[in-house]
Order: sequence, then C-alpha cells, then structure tokens
Amino acid sequence: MPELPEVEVVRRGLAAHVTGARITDVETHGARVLRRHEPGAADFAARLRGRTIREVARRGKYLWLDVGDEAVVVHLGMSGQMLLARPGDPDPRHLHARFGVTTGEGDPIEVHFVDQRTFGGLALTAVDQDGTPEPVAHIARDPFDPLFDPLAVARRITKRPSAIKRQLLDQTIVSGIGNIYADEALWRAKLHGERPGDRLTKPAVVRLLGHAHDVMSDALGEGGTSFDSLYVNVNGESGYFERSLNAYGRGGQPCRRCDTPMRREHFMNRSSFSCPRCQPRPRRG
DNA sequence: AATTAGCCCTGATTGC
DNA sequence: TGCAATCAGGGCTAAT
Repeated sequence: MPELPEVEVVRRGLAAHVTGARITDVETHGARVLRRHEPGAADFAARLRGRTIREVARRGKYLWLDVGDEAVVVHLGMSGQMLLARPGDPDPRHLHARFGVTTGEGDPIEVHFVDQRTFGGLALTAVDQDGTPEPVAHIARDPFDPLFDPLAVARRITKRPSAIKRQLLDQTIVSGIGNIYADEALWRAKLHGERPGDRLTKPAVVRLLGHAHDVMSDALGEGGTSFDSLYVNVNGESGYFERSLNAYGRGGQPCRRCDTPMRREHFMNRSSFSCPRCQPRPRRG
C-alpha cells in the first residue's frame, strides 16, 4: 500500500493544485529521503529551484513531477504522503521534504513529503524520449495505461510456472497491483494465488487482469483504501474503499459470495486472504 | 536467468 | 507497568 488507486488519488490532487506552479524553495531533512538521489541534497535543491511543474504523472505506484527535461520521482513506499500546506503551518511529524511553490494564480503553497516508515523517497532524474524517468523505465505499464496490452501480459504470465499472485505483484510484468488488490482481483476471478501461471489459460489471465483493473477503478471511485491515517489524499483525507473489500483482511469472515469462512494463508512473507470454496488451492503435480 | 531471502523502518498491538 | 516480540510490507540487492 499505497497501491495504484491511492497513488492516483495523490496524483490527481497534486495535478489540480501544482500544475504550472513554480518551485521556489526546496528543503529536505535527513539523508534517507534522497538515498536514491546520488548527487545529494544540495544538488537536489539547487537544480529544482526556479523550475516549473509541467505535469504530474504516474505509472504503477510511481509518481513524478515533470519539470521539463527532468522529473522529481516520488515513491510513497509503505507510508509516504504528499500533503498540501500553507506557508507557516506547523511541521507535521515525519516531514522529510518541503517544497515551496507559487501557483499560476500567484498563491504561495507548500507541498510536504511525509513518511513514517521511510520506505518512500524522492529523486531528481533524467527522462527518456517518452518522458519516462530513469527509475521508472523498468516498470511495466499498469492496467490504467492506454497502452496496457492485456493479451501480451497474459502470454507472458502463462509461459511461467511462477504462482499467479507472485506474477501479479511483479511490477515488471504488470504494475500498480499490491497485496490488497491482488487478493481482490483473485477473489473476483475465483482463482487461488498459488495457481501456476503456466497452468492458466490466456483468456483466464485476461479476465483476471480485467478484474484487477475494475477493482482498482472501483477503489479510485471511493478515494482509495485507507486502513488508518497513513493513507490519505493531498488534503489528509481518507478513502472509503475498505468497506468494499471482499477478500483482504477478511480472514474468518463469511465469503460475500458463498458464506464460507474466508481463509488466511502466509505467502511471500505476507498475508493472503481467499475463499476456500470459490478459490480452491491448486492440486499438486 | 529466474527465484528468493534479507534488509530497510516506525508505531500499534500483543504477550509475558 | 514495562519491555520485548510481532506485524504491517514495496522494492531493491545479494545470493543461490
């Protein structure tokens, strides 16, 4: 988490407020937030001051501010937030970066990067001819991308013996899907996450990818999934999709399709939730 | 080449 | 009450 819908909520909020804005001040706290920005904090701030934010873009869970021939790449990690603030507002806890910007209307506002668990980070990098920043070049297109090709992805998935959930979470195969929406898509598709990719048909995988798209689209419509105050939009508000989850976090509760108690299993060092009846484990062999 | 374990990190929760 | 163990887990790196 935040997964594609939550990152898209943030992207939209930022786009509405800072597109066309000029960056006037840049301040970072600590080394960790810029650990992927090799040249360091002074370089980051100096190169950004005076630049104009042309666009706020996203692929999968990566977000970036297009400032011309370069981009500020933002990854929220587990707990990162991009919050709008007014100059003079008190610093929130876990503030790692502060951008002072002046909007097209001449309004001075601040953008705060706040991150409790510090798995997130920022970097200023070059972009390729398509405008994709270097750190995002290896990330596959996500199901919201106009150039996303479900059949090509299904062809790739059905060639590999790896478990389907593992492949759904592999950001170089399809991006934007994390543990929550993987479980939700598998529940909708009535597939167990440990089904080997090469034991599924291409149409079944195309259907699964369609479910992944649909559940993330539904979540976006509710402002994303918020379990607690860590997952919020640029105004600090929570989303409401948690109440609509059918699988994730519902261990022991009745399946919303067949009433069978949902199971919780450990897979890839995390929890997986599924229905024992709708989503039978694959047979051995 | 593909896969997997380990690491990074804080705070809420659980257990003794 | 107090402290330690556990859990949440995305993405990168090193090892197999």
